[in-house]
Amino acid sequence: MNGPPLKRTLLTFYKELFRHFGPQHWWPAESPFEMIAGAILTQNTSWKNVEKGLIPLREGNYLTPRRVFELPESQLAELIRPAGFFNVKAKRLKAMARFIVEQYGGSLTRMFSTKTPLLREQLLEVKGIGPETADSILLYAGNAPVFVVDAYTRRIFSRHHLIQETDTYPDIQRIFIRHLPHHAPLFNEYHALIVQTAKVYCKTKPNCQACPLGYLLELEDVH
DNA sequence: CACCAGGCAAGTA
DNA sequence: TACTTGCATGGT
Repeated sequence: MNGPPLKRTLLTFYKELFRHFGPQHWWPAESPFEMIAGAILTQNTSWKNVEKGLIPLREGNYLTPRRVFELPESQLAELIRPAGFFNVKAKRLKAMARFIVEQYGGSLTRMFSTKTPLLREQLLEVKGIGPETADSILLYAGNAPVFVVDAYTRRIFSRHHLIQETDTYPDIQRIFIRHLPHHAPLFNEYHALIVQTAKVYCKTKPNCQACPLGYLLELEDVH
């Protein structure tokens, strides 16, 4: 009935995925603020389209909190158009830039010197920053040991019966944080590997045969 | 043609 | 509290 302890299982999953895929080099951004912009643009959007929205921002040298804060919303929306949801995302980018400028004088160094739990609460107050975006920013731009939960994490780990379908975001996050070493590079790589795994093996039709975790799924299903 | 993508906020009951 | 819906482009 009970498999090996969760602590070991979660590390086994990580090792298998890393062995199969290798390092993912997340987050692909040239600066912390570009990473933050990407985190907003990628909400329910493929990374391919996010890149297309980031290019005009990069080429126009708009990727600082102050520049985005000062950019008219309609103009910002046009620049990021290929990323989809461009009107809401323009609002969200502006809200985030405004937060950084007004609360931290436009300095991400100062922002990330704030204690992680407090900064997380502050980020969640910003319209357009939800749990996943906040945690992505903390982990990938702030290098804080925070585990990012997404739809793929749910899909994969519930399939393996390691979490419940009804588990909420904080439930799932607690499970990972409680059972893994609090090490930012590990959390960084783990989340990236989960996304990569889902992209390749869990699309419309799951391919558990070819998945590096496929054999683990069979073991779990034996109960 | 349908369906999905590295979510979130606002509205409804 | 627990669902639902709008947001929008681009790839498969």
